[in-house]
Amino acid sequence: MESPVLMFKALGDPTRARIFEFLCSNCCPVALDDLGDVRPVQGVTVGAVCCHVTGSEQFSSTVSFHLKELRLAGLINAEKNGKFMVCSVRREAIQVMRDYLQAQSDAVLGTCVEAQSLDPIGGKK
Amino acid sequence: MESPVLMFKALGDPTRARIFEFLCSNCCPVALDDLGDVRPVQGVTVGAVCCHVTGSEQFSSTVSFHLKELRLAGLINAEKNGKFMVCSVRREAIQVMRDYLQAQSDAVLGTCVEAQSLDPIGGKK
DNA sequence: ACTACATATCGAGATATCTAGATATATAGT
DNA sequence: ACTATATATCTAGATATCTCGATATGTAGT
Repeated sequence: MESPVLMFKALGDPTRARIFEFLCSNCCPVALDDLGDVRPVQGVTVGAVCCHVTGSEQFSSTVSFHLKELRLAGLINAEKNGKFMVCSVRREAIQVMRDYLQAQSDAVLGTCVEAQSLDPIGGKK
Repeated sequence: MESPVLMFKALGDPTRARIFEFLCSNCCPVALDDLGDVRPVQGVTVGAVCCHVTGSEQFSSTVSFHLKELRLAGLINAEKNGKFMVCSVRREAIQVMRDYLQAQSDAVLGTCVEAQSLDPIGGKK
């Protein structure tokens, strides 16, 4: 579990990547309640995801399928809130992937005689 | 091109991930030449990858297929060196993926009212 | 030119994935 | 209880992916 490779596989589908990016940008939006007060919202409903992905107000079983894949890969959380299912990004998952890539990057530098004398790409200069 | 999502897709296959990790750890190994001198090697031959993945000395068309996928995704380089094809990791690709994840991570923190008060996971404390 | 070797490409079967419609479940409001 | 709404699951067809054996290409050595 918590396998970065499975996470990459899940993120490797364009539809799922769109969903993931949408959740990253909207997982904890604020909304106005009926009193007009600003209230934090815990995540995004499946309906909102469907709307964003398909452009229609209709529920999409395809989106539901992809949300499940993202959940099984550990990339997102989904918990029921009354009638709604609310999705949010698992920040730990992002970190797992970043750690993996960091480790691979370090491995390259560690074994590359030549690379060690190169600038670390994107690193502080 | 240089799409992190395509890179994730390529890395999302366990066989390819193994190959990629192997290349990260061995893309610029040193070797002894016939005079016994230490010489840097530019990368890893396809044969060496096959050997690592399948455990046999035989060439594997499956490995060849996966190497092509990794190349098409931009994750590795492959150039001919005489009779051999020599593979190496594209460090820029690792950076593209890391940047993408960084951006998503930042997006989460940016929109999450709650998350902003949380410790950054894995960040400096 | 011939041979051995390293690798690529092709072709086909097995399996997995994606999509979308149909049906099922669960919850809130009446 | 009934109804509408939100979402999940099932099913099946279309497509993509993975694997592996067979064949092809290109290079080095004789």
